[in-house]
Amino acid sequence: MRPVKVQDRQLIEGLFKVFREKGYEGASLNELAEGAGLKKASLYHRFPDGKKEIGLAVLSHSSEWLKNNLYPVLENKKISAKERLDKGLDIITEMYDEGNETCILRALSMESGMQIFGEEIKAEMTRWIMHFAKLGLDFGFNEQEAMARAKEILIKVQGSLVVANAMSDNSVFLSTLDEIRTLYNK
Amino acid sequence: MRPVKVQDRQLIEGLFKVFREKGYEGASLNELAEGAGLKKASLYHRFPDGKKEIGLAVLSHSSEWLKNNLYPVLENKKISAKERLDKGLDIITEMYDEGNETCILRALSMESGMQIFGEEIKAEMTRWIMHFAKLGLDFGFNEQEAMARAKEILIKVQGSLVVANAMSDNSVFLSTLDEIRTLYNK
DNA sequence: GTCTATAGCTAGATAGAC
DNA sequence: GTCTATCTAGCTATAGAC
Repeated sequence: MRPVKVQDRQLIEGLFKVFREKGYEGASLNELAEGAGLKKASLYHRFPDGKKEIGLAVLSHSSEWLKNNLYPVLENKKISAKERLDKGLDIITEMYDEGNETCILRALSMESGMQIFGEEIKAEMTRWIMHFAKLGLDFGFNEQEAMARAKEILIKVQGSLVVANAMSDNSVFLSTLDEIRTLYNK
Repeated sequence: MRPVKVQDRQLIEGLFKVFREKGYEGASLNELAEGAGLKKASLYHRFPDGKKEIGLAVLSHSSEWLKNNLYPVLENKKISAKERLDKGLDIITEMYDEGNETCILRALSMESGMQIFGEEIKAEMTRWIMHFAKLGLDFGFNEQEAMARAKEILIKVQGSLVVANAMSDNSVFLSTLDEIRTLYNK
């Protein structure tokens, strides 16, 4: 057994970047291998089921990241709801490199990607909404209002990323997040 | 010269549907040909430059459609600004089949698509924003406010489509459009 | 203008040496 | 565990008959 050339974490982060940038169909195994710092055949050793398994691993990694980095901040009862929202939006801002990067869920959510990852993508969006809805309750909204506002945040983040990416103008993303903050200051 | 088997309009609409559903990389020429009702080689007769040219034709067709169907409604000075907004949102609702379909601009806007269609996609979003911004002026907003609200509409349409498509729940789209209407009723 | 047939290539995926 | 070399299938694109 040779020593691993690229550690799991570094490996998955390289793969993540390729999928996020190119989408599922757009990312070739050679590009994925290059992004990972390995040869194609070595990727198959790490992920015997190939491209699908790599995609699932990347989504799973993203899910873990949100679970460990974003969601806990939204639930940290030591600080006020407003502070939790602010810190959460800070993390989201950094996560998408201030609107210059796109979202992996969207990158993998065209037709063929949806057939493979549909459940995972839906589940992650559901979790995202539920966590923001819980935060909404702490803002004093009733359940219905909290859900509506949580969905609105996801919609605005995704929509502003679409527009910012397409127009190469990340100010669209930044000002949208600022506007979300303002909405919760009333 | 044989008679054309499929008229231009029908042809382009078949191609449009395939690109919208599968994305640029995800749509193969065989699938495009099937969607168009022609064989692959016949597609090359109509579009000598191949896939790129087909994509550009599809985008151009979409652009024409908006120019003829959505934008005039937003500018129809015979009816009130509020009525124009309502009718415009009705058209948008139908255009995306109540949130069950995705947007061609988004479908073609991943990495490889952006390299080919980046200018066209950006230009169409800019036109969209400008038309809604002009409508905003008629609502009595100043230029800055009108621009901000126009961008917000595009962001909400795109974002709610992303979420509705990914979660297979078009109510997200419908309620977002309803919310836009409400915002302009104050 | 449309078609069948096929070229030329690159995709995803494997075999087997080290 | 990683690599080079290779397989097969599918891709974009073209040639040429009708």
